[in-house]
Amino acid sequence: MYKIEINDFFTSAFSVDCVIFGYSDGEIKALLIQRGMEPYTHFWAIPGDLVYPSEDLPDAAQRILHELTGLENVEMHQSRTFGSPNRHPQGRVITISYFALIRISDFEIKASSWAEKAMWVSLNDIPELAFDHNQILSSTYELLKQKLNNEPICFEMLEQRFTLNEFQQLYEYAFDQTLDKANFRKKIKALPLVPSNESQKNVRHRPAKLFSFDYEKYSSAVQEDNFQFKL
Amino acid sequence: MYKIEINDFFTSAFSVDCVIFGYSDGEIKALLIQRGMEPYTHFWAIPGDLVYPSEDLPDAAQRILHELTGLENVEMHQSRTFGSPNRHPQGRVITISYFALIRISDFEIKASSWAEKAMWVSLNDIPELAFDHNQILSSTYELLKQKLNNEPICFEMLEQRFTLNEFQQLYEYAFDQTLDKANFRKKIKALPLVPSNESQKNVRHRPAKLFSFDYEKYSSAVQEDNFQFKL
DNA sequence: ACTAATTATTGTTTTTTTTACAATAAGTAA
DNA sequence: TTACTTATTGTAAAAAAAACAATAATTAGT
Repeated sequence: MYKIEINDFFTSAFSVDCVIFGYSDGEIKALLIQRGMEPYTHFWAIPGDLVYPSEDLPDAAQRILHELTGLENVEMHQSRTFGSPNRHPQGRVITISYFALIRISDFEIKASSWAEKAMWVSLNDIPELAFDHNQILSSTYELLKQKLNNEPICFEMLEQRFTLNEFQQLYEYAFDQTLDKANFRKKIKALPLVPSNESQKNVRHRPAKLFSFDYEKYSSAVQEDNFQFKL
Repeated sequence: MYKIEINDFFTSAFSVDCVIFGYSDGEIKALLIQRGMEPYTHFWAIPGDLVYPSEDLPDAAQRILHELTGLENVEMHQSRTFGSPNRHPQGRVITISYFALIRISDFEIKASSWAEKAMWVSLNDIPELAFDHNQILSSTYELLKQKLNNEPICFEMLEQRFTLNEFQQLYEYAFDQTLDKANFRKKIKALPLVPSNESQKNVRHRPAKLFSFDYEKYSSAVQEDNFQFKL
């Protein structure tokens, strides 16, 4: 039998894939790029690329997302790792997926490097993607939904100021159920939402008040009062 | 500037680390090995090793756990991935941690390959471990605790037959709180626990009845009635 | 300025779940 | 048979969630 040497192990590469979620027009969307490079040329894909041999993973995620889509300063969190031996045609490449939620309107996306296009795509309209990216995307979306119930991350994808209805509709979309408006408002009474002076514009009915989420109040409530977000 | 070539990327390795939890004497324990190999010789560590270039990750986890500790047929689930550039002194090695819960009494552990010893260590007595294994262990324990609340995995570490008190004590240990006995029993009324004819032995008081968890009933309840485990 | 339309916002009652606490039953060992 | 200890069941109070209803506020159009 062939004895495997230590150097035989150091023949792999790894990549990060950045699953970026946003919310607009009542739908959750993911940021995708069109590949302008072998393999899977012209396929749509999650923005991702190989990690430099001496680069830390979170740094790589930031760099790669920026190179491909122009997004800067997006803090991402680790999702899952995908490592089937044949997932990449050019060799053994393990990919670590990262994810983040952003406000679509706060960023300008701009395809660059080897990305031909970059585009927000509704989760209802995801085409066949390169590699195992369909699996990565759906698995990360499951993680997102789980976190929506336990962490106040929805405010990262809502507009900075939002109506309570918009807040509610995001949850109704994600969990595919309608919620009682009155009870929803009672539930969120515990959250540090601060009302602004402004209201909705350009609606032909009583405009709703705009709220924003107070992150500072939230984190001190977590620390001091052992508060736990739960929806 | 030096231009990086595709082959420069294929110079990394990756490993899996198998965090195995068990429960005995009222304490959650982890299975550790003592390393008989460079680097970190004689340090205690989570069982883990490099993955073969064409090996799938779950297979690697099974193989490596078996080689080092003798454990066979332990189904593991993915935890997190750790990839700091300097976490391994011999090169860039990313590690994917897997975890499983097992019944300590069902398995015989036996150190082999380059493991000098293998031993169950209470989570209260974890020494300084090799590499970043302390971080891996505590991060995986957090994941375990989260899952304890939402999935019936505790029965994988309890004896096949257990008293309701043992069941309760496991949760009291994990979440460091005392629970009301009467209320705990009401809560678990929804679970498919089947009473056996036998009772505790060798106790100087009324012995408790032994129960076991019916996995089949559980999974059909999940599918048919949309049942959800929650504690 | 008035009206119709629409939605925001608040309130009340009912039901369910959780919590706290108490009482009883059952088995062991002496 | 008795003392002891724990298992098991029950009940009442408190809190949370769900269902439903009513009122208030604002805009657009006449």
